[in-house]
Amino acid sequence: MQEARPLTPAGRRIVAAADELFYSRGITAVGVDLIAEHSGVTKRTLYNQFGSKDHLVATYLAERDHRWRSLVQASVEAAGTPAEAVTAPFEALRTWTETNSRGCAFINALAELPDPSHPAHRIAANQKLWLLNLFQELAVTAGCSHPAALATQLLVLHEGAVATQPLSLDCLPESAALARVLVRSSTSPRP
Amino acid sequence: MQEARPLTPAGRRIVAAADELFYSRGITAVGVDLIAEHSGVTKRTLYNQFGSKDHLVATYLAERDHRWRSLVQASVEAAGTPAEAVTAPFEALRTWTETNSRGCAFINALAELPDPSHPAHRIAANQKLWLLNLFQELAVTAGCSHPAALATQLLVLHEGAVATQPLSLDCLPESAALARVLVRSSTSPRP
DNA sequence: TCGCAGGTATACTGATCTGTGAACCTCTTC
DNA sequence: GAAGAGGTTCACAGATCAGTATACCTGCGA
Repeated sequence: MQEARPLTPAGRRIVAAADELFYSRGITAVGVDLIAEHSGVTKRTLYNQFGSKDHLVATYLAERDHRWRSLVQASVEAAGTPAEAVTAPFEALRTWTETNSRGCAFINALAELPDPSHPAHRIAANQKLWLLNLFQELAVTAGCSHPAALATQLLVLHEGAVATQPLSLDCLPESAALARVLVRSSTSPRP
Repeated sequence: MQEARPLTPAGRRIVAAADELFYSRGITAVGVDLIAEHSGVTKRTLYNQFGSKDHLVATYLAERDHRWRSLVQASVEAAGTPAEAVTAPFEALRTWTETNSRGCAFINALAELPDPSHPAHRIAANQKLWLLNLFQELAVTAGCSHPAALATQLLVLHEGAVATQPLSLDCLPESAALARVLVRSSTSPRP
């Protein structure tokens, strides 16, 4: 149970290397030896800090989740109006994908780790639920009609844009544009 | 170069076992020994038929792509009106996900095989491009305005519904409903 | 009857993977 | 100056992986 303890400097370097390697090459394809080498650390230190590869994978996903949520929160707070705040996550996604072009790390992780008891499943499901609830809360604040249905639609548009990203079809602009239209027509159904 | 030669009975059993195992457990996590065992075949036969695991993976994806396209085509042809034909792939998806509940096999494969020269990338990209073009052709036939933009929107909705599927959020109905609304408002902009 | 394609049976190579053991080093803190 | 936390070094266990070697079997068509 290393999760309560804050990470040591070596632990932080390990997570940083794991983040880059797991995301860019896949979890199963990257061995702990490679992560240890890239973080300038001994494999022994890696196991002293994380206990197992599965635990390191969970830490990698949790850290990524934290970074993503911070970016979305900042984007929401920077929005000018409540209506703009509803589609702010699409702005965050545009920034995010500039440096993360291999799709959703959580969806990718679930593809490689089908065991539902793996901690990755809980983290991934929580991340999507968090975004769904955020969409709904923002829709309520903006006075949208049918906020629950709208939130589901926005989540699907968001995930669709992320999922198609590795295919270089450039769907994000169209997806964000449709999201804004949906919010607009939901706040003023009869203009 | 085994692709031109039709598959032998043992070859078909191997592909069937690979389809089930690769999709449900992940490509990297499933070894060729397991596939040989599940198809009641020797590993030697597997290598005589496919030459390498990478080639078997490519065959698995190509066969899955073929099955999926056939289902979509049938759904399109069964549609009553040109407008209903545009959203027919969402009907096909509903049938498809009844027995394929671990998301998109192609997106999942790309997550595990980051090497862009792997044949899986070409097959996955072609599959999404085929669907995008199909949406556009159907939109043109149905007389939709801005068929290219509409096709991109429908693809995003489609991929979003598939991507969120392993999370059990049940987004497909809302996604399909929005798709129908988009097509309707695109065929008759001012009712 | 001959040859051959498709397939079986089994053992094996060499690489790679996660994870451990044991001894040692170095800095900080009490 | 003693103790302990954080880290290193390096060897190693045990499993699993992709892919190969060799010899054999069987049904079928020329």
